Amino acid sequence: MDIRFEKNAVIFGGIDCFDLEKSCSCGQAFRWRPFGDGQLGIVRGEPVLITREGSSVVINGASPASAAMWMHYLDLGRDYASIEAKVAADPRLSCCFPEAHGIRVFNQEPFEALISFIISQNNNIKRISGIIERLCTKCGEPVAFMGETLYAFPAPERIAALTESELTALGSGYRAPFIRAAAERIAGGYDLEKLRDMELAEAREELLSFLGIGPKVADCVLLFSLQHTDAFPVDVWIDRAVKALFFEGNKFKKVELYEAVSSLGEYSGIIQQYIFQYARKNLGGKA
DNA sequence: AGCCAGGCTGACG
DNA sequence: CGTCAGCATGGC
Repeated sequence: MDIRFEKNAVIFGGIDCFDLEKSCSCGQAFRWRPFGDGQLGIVRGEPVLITREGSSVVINGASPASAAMWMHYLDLGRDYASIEAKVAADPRLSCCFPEAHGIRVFNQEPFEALISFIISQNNNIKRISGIIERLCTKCGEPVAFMGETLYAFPAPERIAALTESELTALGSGYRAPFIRAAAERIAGGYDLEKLRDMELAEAREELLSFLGIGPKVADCVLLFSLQHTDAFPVDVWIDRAVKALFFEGNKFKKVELYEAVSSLGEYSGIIQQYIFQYARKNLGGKA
């Protein structure tokens, strides 16, 4: 991989195994949207239009100073080809391709992931995106970019300053008090970054102490923002897929699921995202 | 028109 | 420890 800078763009060359559109729409992140021939979004207050040109990833609007941040966000330093090769060689999982091919697991900003996945519980991706977008429009910093107005994900204090009824008005429903409480706790000084270097089980316990965060949401936060690539979120889609792929359609217990899945190794969370994609494309309805 | 969604809480055995 | 109703909302 190489990096070069052009006027108003950072360009990463030699990137394979990266389907930009798929990675942005697979349900790991909720704010990217198609724009022109790329994806428009804003991360840590920095608006960009990402496009692919051959084997290059072009971050239009990014400054040289943020190159490292974008490389980390898109997880460009990881060898996905070898991870995919391992999955393709597993007879239980090879069926996840080609649908899952090219998905990279992004490293999102932790507070954004925390709030986003609190909102995600018992909810669908389309509606989750809508709620988050209305939240950002309501109290995020506006930034003009490419003729559009984008809104940064709000700082914790901004969300903590909202009333429950204001949060409910965004469509968040019964999750409003969870969102408020989490934002207050972060604004009050709780440092999510400390979870990055903790053992998975310990970091998980920490997140479970938040009201409205259970095992699934905790694993999402750890996988999608804090680099715990072995965190394995289990939602209804994954439950269906694991039942079909690992248990031959038979009933199983939660502990058996985690046992089976832990054998997938240190990148089981990334593999989880392949399975999730497979499930959403192939296991619609009750299985 | 119901059923469902990147589930969790609190109550009860 | 495991089970389970109830939960706001709107997409399909």
